[in-house]
Amino acid sequence: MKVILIHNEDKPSQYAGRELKTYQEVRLQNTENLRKIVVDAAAAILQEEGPEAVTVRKVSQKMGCSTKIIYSLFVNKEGLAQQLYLEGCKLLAQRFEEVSPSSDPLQHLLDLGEAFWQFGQDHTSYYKLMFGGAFAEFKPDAESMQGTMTAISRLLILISTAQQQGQISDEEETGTIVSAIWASLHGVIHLYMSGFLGDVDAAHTVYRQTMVLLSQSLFAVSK
Amino acid sequence: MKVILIHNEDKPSQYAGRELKTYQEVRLQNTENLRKIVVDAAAAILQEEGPEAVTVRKVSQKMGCSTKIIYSLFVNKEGLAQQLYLEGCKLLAQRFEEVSPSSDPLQHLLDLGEAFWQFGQDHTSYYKLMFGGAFAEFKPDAESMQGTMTAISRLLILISTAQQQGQISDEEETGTIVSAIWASLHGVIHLYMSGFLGDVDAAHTVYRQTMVLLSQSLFAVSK
DNA sequence: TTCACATCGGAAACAGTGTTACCAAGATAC
DNA sequence: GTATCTTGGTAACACTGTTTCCGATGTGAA
Repeated sequence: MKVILIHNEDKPSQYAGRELKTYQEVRLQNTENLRKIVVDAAAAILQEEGPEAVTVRKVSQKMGCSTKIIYSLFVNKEGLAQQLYLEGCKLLAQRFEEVSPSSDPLQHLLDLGEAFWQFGQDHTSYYKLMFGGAFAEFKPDAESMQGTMTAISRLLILISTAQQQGQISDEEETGTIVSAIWASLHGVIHLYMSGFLGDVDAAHTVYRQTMVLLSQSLFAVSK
Repeated sequence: MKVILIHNEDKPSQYAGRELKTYQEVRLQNTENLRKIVVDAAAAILQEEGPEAVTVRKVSQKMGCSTKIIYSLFVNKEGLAQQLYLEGCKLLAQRFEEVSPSSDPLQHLLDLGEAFWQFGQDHTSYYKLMFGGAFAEFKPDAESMQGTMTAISRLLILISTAQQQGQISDEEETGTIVSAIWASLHGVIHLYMSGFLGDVDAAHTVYRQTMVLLSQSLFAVSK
């Protein structure tokens, strides 16, 4: 896929018609388009060849332009990585949305947990980029954290509701519990991806065991 | 620290005296000494400047020799990383050894968990090298897994004993439970080190919460 | 002791990486 | 139409892991 970059491709039509008028606005809009094209190209490489294959040269090569573009649009590689991170957040949120909420909050928790595992399996490259430290330099900024929180909001709501209804103790802060669940499940996925837990079946068993241990403890008060 | 490399430094004395006799044996012994010196130099850089500072050039520079040495002794950088991994295992095992076993297995579990957290805090560079994916290429081989198992053997023994004494359900395999605990605690540490859990106090709170959730569930049958 | 052989390690190069300086070409504004 | 200013491609820089080449050095036999 080669993309020919024409900065002012649709300038005439925009000048002719709508609300976009000033040069700055047009340039900004096209910059935004450009950013999207670059992110898409990077995302394609990420999914096809893995995180370590996402190099500035390779992305620009796929676009048919020089590396300068990426630095003009994203400051540095980390800036591009942040956009990919946000893309991953969308995919994760989408995966959570597909989980139909069970009337039983415990079952709902198990379903969300399983969805998180499946996300890791289906989008390994994204997972490694986001949480696996594939880009060692990458630290989530405010926007990234926002995207993360949006993605796992389903989990937050579930725990918060269960606390309000007395199914989970409200002695601990909701955020602390959510973080504990998230981190625990992440730990299994990360250790598996690092090669410490054997094959996928063994790892999945450990994962389910972790979910059971956590949920048993959380919902113990209701029994 | 400059190290002058003399391959046959102590050859005469060895020829004069003890059990080491053939050329091959002497060479092997000195190769072993050399390996140790290189690993020590790499470990020093690791602890002083972090995992990303451990480059082949830097290590050889610290030794005052060329990069060739490292490739002669360890095949490639990953080979050196494996040795550093085993060094980290020793430190971790040592940290676990310092935990005085409590008569209460639940307390013992909490103490071991806390020791694991402290290891991550005190030896952050080692932790990142071992479990943080600081060297993306690094996958544990058989020897590394052996070292890991030795390190966490205390945890294995604790769970196994508790199962035999009926304090923990023996429906699940011991290995699965140990992996679940290990992975969960690792997840909190890793997410914290990646910048997802805020400052150290917030992360430690999540860590303790995770330990409480897991241990509550594990020791629930005894109540 | 001397000479052929094997080994060992240092210098330099190779193929990558992220990043930046420079400069020509083009678009913008008057 | 011209002056200005932005834009992006080329080539370089400073790194990385790794390999190739070759001289020096140690080894074993005559």
